[in-house]
Amino acid sequence: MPELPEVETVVRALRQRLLGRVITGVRTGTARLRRSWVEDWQRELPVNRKIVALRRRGKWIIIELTGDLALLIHLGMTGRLQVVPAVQLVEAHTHLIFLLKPGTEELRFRDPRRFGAAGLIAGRDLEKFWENNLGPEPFDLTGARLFEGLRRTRRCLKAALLDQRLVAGIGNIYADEALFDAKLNPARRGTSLTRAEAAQLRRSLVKVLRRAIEQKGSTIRDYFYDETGSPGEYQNEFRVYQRNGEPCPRCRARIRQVRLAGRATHFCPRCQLFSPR
DNA sequence: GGTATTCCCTGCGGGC
DNA sequence: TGCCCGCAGGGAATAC
Repeated sequence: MPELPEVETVVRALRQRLLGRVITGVRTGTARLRRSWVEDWQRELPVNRKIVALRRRGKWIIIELTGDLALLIHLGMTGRLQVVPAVQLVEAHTHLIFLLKPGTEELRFRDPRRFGAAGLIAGRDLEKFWENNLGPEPFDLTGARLFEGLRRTRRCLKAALLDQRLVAGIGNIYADEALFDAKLNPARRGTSLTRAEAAQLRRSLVKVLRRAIEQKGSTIRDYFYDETGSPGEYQNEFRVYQRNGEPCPRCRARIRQVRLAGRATHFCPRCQLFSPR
């Protein structure tokens, strides 16, 4: 569930607490993350590397270390990355614990559903990794590029937006919210969009994501809390997501929920009219 | 090669 | 009260 705004929120908070500190060791939990390409963390993570940068790319968190090494973390659906006192009880489903100096704190990665990922990569290989796995950031995406990407696929808009190679960082919530904002039906084929509609979709993506970042992301059930343990606020501004049966905030028609691309999809059947060319 | 579907995984809520 | 079942979803694997 953590999508671009939630990951950005985590990175901003962690940056203040991690920059300049040194990772002096690592401990692992018993259950393996399903998507981790590191076999033996104790052996593969060199100790005493300083954290020199923290940033986000799509839904990935990048912790850059001295010596051209980066720690990559994906929160999956229930992943949580927190700096806590070393004496604090280690919760169940904690997969990785990084020991930090100076101080007596640890960076812990917990992920009950294990949809997350963690690994190490040489800094010089990062760009190749992004090229193979991710499209542009929504804020760098142009309407023209989105149009070109969509016109090449017969998939519906919902499925296309969830494809991280088309645009990075979008998940189920923000795909629904952006399509509503752009007045586009999620079931429409990518090939059916006009240039103007693609440009509007890009503007809506940026608008929705910027606002969600301002609100420190969305917290549904207890899937996401920021690094300090506080929930996001954007769920209070959802216009269609999880509002099945409620009146559309634009036209008062009832919001509908269908299943598209294997995901619950929410839209207004009146103002997101299915109207391909 | 492109697209659709299934599966992984755990906690929660609803129904009985 | 306690048990069972369905649902949630990111991305890889599999099927078509």
